[in-house]
Amino acid sequence: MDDEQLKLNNQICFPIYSVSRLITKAYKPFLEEMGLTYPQYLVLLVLWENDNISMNKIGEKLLLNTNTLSPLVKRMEKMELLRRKRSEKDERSVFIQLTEKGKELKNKAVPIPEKLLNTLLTEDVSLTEIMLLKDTLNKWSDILSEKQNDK
Amino acid sequence: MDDEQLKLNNQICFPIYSVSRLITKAYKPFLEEMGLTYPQYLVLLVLWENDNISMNKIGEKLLLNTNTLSPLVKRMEKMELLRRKRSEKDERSVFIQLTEKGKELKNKAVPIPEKLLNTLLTEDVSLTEIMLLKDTLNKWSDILSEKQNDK
DNA sequence: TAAATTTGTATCGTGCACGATTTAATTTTG
DNA sequence: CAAAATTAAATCGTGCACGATACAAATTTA
Repeated sequence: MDDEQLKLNNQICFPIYSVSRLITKAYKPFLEEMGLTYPQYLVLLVLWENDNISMNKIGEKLLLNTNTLSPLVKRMEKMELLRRKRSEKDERSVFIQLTEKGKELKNKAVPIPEKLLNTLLTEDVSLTEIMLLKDTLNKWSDILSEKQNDK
Repeated sequence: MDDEQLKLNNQICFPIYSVSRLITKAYKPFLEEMGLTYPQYLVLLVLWENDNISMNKIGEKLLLNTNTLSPLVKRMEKMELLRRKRSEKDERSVFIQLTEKGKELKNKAVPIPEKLLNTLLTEDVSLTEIMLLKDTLNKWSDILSEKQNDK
């Protein structure tokens, strides 16, 4: 049977899935110091860049639905990193504001991207390669998310 | 503050995480016909290539620990896709064997890789680019998993 | 060979992901 | 305007991921 394509090493899907988990794991020691999980860190990245935005917008940026985001953000509210406030203009919307604690955590986060970059950089992986991969994946992300929205 | 690096679009981690989820989602319609989840499909890929191997080996190939794999495989046993058998040589080991049903599912799976490839291929994404990405990620996977095992 | 260590698997608890459904507020339409 | 449709969140159920822990079988070591 012509099943070359079914071999694990020939799959495109599998290395993306693995590397995604491996990179999340590489973040873990840095995030643990801040008491954060990786998805929580992503939410903070969004808020540090753009405070006081709706659940909707956060989900749009992270490509997460509210059934993932809602409990995630509630846990972060319990950790006092942010506050949830229902909009007065449109009572359906909930806006998320960073607390002082949430804002201050940014200082601890500043060195993380460089630390992670150093984990990735080896004699076999150049900065050029990392940047190329980033651009390629960003393009793929755009294409795939658009395709899945249309349909 | 020098926080350019903390912006979502400058992160290397985020597009990998997103694309991984988007690709899993792209598989969904094909896998649903077979009643499989994506990780279950991965386990079958391993077994189709190499039947009757230990939990250990499966986890090694998929980079999954037993705390993920154990319940996953048990669900697949309930679906009658495979059988678990404790080794007689070494009673600690559990070997996994495909059932007829599990073996036959391979026929349904054969066209999937090509279907997925067609989902990815657009005027903006060439086969060359896909293959390049695959190779890069496989290299990264090797480097990262080795690094995390050492430490 | 008995004690200590290693190895292979399983279990527990927590936190995502995500399809499906629900609820309430707003907007559109007849 | 009232009914219908749309929109924003939340909730529910299932299935991963994974750190921590447990446990029994096998191997190593004293």
